[in-house]
Amino acid sequence: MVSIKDIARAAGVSHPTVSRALRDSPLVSLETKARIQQLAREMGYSPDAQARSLVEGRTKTIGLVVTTIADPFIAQVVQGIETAAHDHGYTVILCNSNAEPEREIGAVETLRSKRVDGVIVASSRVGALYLEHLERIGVPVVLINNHNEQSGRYTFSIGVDNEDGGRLATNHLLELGHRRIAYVTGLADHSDDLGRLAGYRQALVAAEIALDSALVAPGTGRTGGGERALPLLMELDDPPTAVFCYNDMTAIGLMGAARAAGLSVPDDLAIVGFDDIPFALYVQPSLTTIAQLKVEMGQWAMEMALALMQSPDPADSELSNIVVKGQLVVRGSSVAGGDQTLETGNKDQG
Amino acid sequence: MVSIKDIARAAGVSHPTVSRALRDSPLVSLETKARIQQLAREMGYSPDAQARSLVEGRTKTIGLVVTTIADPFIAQVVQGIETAAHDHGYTVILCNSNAEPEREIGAVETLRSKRVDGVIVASSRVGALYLEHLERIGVPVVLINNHNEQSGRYTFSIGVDNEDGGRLATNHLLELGHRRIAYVTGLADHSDDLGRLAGYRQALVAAEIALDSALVAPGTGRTGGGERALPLLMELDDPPTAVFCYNDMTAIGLMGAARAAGLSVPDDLAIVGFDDIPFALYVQPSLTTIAQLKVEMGQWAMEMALALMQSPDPADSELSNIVVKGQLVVRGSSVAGGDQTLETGNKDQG
DNA sequence: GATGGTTGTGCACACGTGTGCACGGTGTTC
DNA sequence: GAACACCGTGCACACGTGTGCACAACCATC
Repeated sequence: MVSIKDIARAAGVSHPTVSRALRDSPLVSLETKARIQQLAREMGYSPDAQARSLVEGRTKTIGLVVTTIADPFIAQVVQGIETAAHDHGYTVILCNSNAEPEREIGAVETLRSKRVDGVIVASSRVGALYLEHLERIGVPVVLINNHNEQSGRYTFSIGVDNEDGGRLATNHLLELGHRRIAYVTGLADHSDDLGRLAGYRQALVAAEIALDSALVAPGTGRTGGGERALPLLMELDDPPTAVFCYNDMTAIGLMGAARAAGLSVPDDLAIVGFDDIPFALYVQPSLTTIAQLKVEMGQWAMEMALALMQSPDPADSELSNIVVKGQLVVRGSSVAGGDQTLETGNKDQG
Repeated sequence: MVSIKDIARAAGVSHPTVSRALRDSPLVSLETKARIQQLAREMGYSPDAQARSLVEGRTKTIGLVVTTIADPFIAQVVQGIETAAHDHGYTVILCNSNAEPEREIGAVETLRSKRVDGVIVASSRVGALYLEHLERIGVPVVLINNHNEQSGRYTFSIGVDNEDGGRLATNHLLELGHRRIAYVTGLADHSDDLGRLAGYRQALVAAEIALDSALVAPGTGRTGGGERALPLLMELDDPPTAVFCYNDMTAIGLMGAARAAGLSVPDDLAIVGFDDIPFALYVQPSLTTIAQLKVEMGQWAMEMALALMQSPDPADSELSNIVVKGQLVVRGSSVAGGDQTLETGNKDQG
């Protein structure tokens, strides 16, 4: 690989002159500058980002930790992050944690070694221990959909208003006349899940409906969780007529199981999801859900990280925890006939 | 950030001694080694991968270029790549090209600057010009699903057998008795698309059915392409009774449009996709498709890249172009009743 | 023609890590 | 007691790039 020293030798100058010429410094005469730039092009020179980072003290790289890139919600957020990063000349290092603690910690250690300028975490669950490790990197960390009270010196967050979304979804079902409304959770102990569950309960309490813990079924945040939840709920003495699910994947799994069980959606069972993943439109009936601005949230997270990276002391920044409201999108899984047309039929999604 | 020099100062030794101690060199006495390692732990030392790469001449990093991470097929391949990379101590740099030539070339230049040890491309379309740029990086490049004849000195490929898959899909429809079978393409000029189209034609010719170019409708590889293709096909004088689609996304878009148009699938129109993305199971009716080993293909691509990176001259390697056969998965979109049960109901997909 | 300013270039060092080689210290051997 | 081997450590340099400072060459000015 050709270095500035090679160019210097070829041009009969010293390597600092080449360095300055390529950075278009006014200290170099126009003619030598032109000669060196021409030579660099001919020799196929490409600056070594490693070496440059070493002296400049920053890598223009951000680390991205996700549980799995195969989750369509996360994939869209990542799309937004990568786009914003690219627009600002930043490169993204991808780590998936598979929600395994050792891998999470390993990812953090890797990113620290790579000297990333910032970290964005779109992980399902950020434990206190993990957070402690994250703080050790010493660069700003932006958590997506991980509202934690113990916001540290370097950790900040951006995410959807889960309680509000939970209320929106549950109120929608209440307005349709449902009284037995179930909730299928995501993975245990996840702050998103707790928030949505809280919103669900608040809406029920506000409607003066007694809470029934039997109506809260455990899920996984993936389709299988919804499939396994269906029998648990329908075998109750007083089964629900509507279900609010932690996310769309869960809702889609539940819907498939309901169809297999001979239940009609929404007549026998109304279903509401959360996220509005691209495929929510393409299941039959299409899925009522709480829409999140996924790509935008990724972009905002990146821009937040950029701002924090520029600030000399991120802790002083006015940026801290950004909360975005979700929006109810009514489709056929809750209201019969709600999906007669493909609403976004002329758009190319995901 | 603490360096080996800081540790050297604290331990009262020179920095080379610290370097050797941390690498567990036998040249350092056991006691000083223990003392230095203890000190490094206390001071929170993390080796600078940049500096190490500079002297070692490799970064243990691979570049990954995708058109968009929001495509579920690509997302699963990436999942496999990241897993295999992690298992071998490699880090992944993610670039999405959005299928825009300037961004593709920009990505290549970035990866070259970052001195990646290898590149994997899961891009929809690799033009000759782009390939030339890829060669300039001077490290092995593995193309996924991009069979190109002009395999260069550093470029290799792995992908599904498109012609075979196209024949499988079309033969399946022929065996069901269909005679008017359409094909909806992906993006123009993509080798995958051409291969699948070729397989489709071969199967028709073998069945002694005349080719009708009106039955080949243009798509985009995304849902919108399938939606727009439906009216083009159904408004023909002699419309098709079955459609084979470039990929599942296209098929799902087409199916949604068919439902909106009041057509029954598979009775009025049988549909076959390609890829077997996780959601193929969850559309209604579930989608008959040609399954690809997505995660495995990502893993194989990474292992291929690793092998090529070790070989002193990749051009001499026996590895060149790996072709994997796809598998026909029959579901409800082609055979009525084919989706009465969720086949993988106990698995967590996607 | 000596002084001062301007312009272009090179020297030296820095960033953090790794390694060949030389050197000082200790112990063994004849 | 001298010669030798061996072990542990430090010096010096390397990787590729960037920058403060010194210096040489040139021109303008008095």
